[in-house]
Amino acid sequence: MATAPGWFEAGALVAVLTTQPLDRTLDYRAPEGGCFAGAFVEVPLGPRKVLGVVWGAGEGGYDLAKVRSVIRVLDVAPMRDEMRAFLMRAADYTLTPLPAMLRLATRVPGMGDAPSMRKVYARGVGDPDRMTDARARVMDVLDEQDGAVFTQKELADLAGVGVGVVKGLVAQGVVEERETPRDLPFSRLDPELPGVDLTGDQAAAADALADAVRAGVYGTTMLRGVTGSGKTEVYLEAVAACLRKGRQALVLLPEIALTAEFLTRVQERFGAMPAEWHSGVTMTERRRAWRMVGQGGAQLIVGARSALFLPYRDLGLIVVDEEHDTSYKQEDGVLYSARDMAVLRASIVGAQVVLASATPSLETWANVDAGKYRALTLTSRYGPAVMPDMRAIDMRSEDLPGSRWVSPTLQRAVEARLERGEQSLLFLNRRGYAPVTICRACGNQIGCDHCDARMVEHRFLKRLVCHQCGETKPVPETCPACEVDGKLAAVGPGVERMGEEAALLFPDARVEVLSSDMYSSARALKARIAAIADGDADIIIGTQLVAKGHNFPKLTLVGVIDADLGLQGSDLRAAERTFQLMRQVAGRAGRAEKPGVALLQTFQPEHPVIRAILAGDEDRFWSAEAAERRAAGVPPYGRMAGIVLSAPDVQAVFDLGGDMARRDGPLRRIGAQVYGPAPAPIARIRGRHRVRLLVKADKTAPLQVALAEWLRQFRWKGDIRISVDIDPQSFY
DNA sequence: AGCACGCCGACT
DNA sequence: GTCGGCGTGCTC
Repeated sequence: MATAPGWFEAGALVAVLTTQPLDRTLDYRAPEGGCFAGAFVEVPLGPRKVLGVVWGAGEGGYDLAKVRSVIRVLDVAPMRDEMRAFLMRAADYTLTPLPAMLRLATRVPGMGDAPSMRKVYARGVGDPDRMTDARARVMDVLDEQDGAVFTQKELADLAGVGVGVVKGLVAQGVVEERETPRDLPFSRLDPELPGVDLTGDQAAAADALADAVRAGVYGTTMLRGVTGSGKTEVYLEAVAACLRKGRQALVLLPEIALTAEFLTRVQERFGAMPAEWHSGVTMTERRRAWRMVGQGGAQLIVGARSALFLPYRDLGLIVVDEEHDTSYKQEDGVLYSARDMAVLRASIVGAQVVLASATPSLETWANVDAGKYRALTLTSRYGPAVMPDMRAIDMRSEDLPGSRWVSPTLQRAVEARLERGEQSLLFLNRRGYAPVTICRACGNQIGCDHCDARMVEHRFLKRLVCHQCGETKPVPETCPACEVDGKLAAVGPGVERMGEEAALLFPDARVEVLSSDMYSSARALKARIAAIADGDADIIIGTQLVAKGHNFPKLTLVGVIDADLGLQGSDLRAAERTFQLMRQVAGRAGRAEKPGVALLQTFQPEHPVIRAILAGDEDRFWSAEAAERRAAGVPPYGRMAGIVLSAPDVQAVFDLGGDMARRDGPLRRIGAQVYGPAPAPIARIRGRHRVRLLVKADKTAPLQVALAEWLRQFRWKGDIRISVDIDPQSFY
């Protein structure tokens, strides 16, 4: 009898990849009823039951008497070949064990649940025996949305009655009770609804993206446009083209706080809400989203980077919004760049990628230069507003006491806005009250007990907080080192302290500090931001939070308290990040009809990055930056990997690190060099000492293969952990 | 990842 | 004697 390819009869040997950290597949017998390759299964492993995927035919070579049977096939769509290829390529690229990759792809609650039903309610037959007010309201709701189904609670809430009323109507058959699958498809999005009118270059860009999506092949496009140039409207037309073609679209956003605003735009454009996937989504919605993505019941997914690992049925478009954002780089667990993984996944399924940003990353620029990505640029802004006038305040010639940070020049500018009833933003990328607490008696700086980081005073929380590990402790009265009383002083500015200074300088103004740690939830923060944008504050003091896409129409002045912050240190990407952040913050000003001004307080106005920001000359900045990186042979013109060894024992990590640096044969063979071991940027986190090695290679060198061979030489035992970061974001 | 097996120090 | 420390190794 002919069998379908990839089909295994009951009892046949199959290889199963589990989510357990084993470096190979294990053989099992196919269960009663057989199974397909790709099936998600539950298998016995020792005394436990674990999740796995049927990876292919069994490999044999293991005592057949010991081979156990697959327990059951889970009730979810099997993994597609395309997904499997993606996981394997991603694992190879990031040097991550395949099971860890599989875990990313199966992080969903209720994976093993049986197909369960739930009760929904709709209009039944006949009328209630006695009509009451409450009953009438229920009937109204049902009549208004003819054919719609509700849960009992939804129906009761919509009618403004208790569930008892609904139950009564169900008993009479007036409201009908039905069983439906628990996970319902998401509402259909309608790409034929009219979009907003696009201006000339917006329309041209939208058409170009839509054409590419229609072609149904892989391609990546950089979509560049300053804040307010209509990037979102443009890429939503690419989404529309994708939906018309019947394929799924994914929009990645760097921060959950941005999703609410984006969802509203989707609702306006397509008449319904998309599926959401990020850490703020409830368990049941996650489960529904995962399943519906796999079954095709979700057309558009809006989410965080982990949405790349959903089991799409037919993915046609991935938009990476604010593609330069550093939060796209996963920095714990599996280390991957969502931007690069988006391109990888799209190239495997024949999908389009749109990398949207006002300030694209140098990697993306380099790929455009190399002809790998296409570039589309939006030049116009909505309405009469233009990029703000940007000027430096030379802090060397400002008369300012050491404990103050708002220069007289900036103060006058804010006062002028207050008189005109306009808003000002004072930007400082430092959370908390003061970054350092120092003892004026002995000079001791209060550090974290578990990390080599200084603790930041948060007066709002009335505690010292370690920004590395989150450890907190009360602000002590007495210096823990010299035990002298009352000599501890808060040094340096944080946003909370800026709030105090602003309240002092501008006693009649409404001052608002916007920092993520001052709000209990993303929702509360979001609501507050909306109120402030509406005019509920005169002076906004904020961290980089405000640089990310929020709209403040009444804002006409941005004062950057410390434009030099971020230029210090030897981080190669500092210039790039500072340039992007300053441009984004400046972009907050003058979005409505009022032109904006951005004032940058700096001690080094002649610094090339500061000058490029002021001149607004992006191209010059990028070509200068590119030339420097090319000369240094660093990304994106060279390849790098960071290897971090960590253990509670310092000696152990340095010993292993030294050994690794000496035995670098496999790396030398590809012309790569090893630097280190050196203490990692944070030398101790949560009591673990960290040592870092850096590997630098040519752009074309087979880095991963050589790294894998190099690492295989070493056996580390005990509590030593090792992590490999390909294309690290920050390297010192 | 768990969990068992196993080989050395301080207790009833 | 034996309880238990966690290093080492296996799981189809």
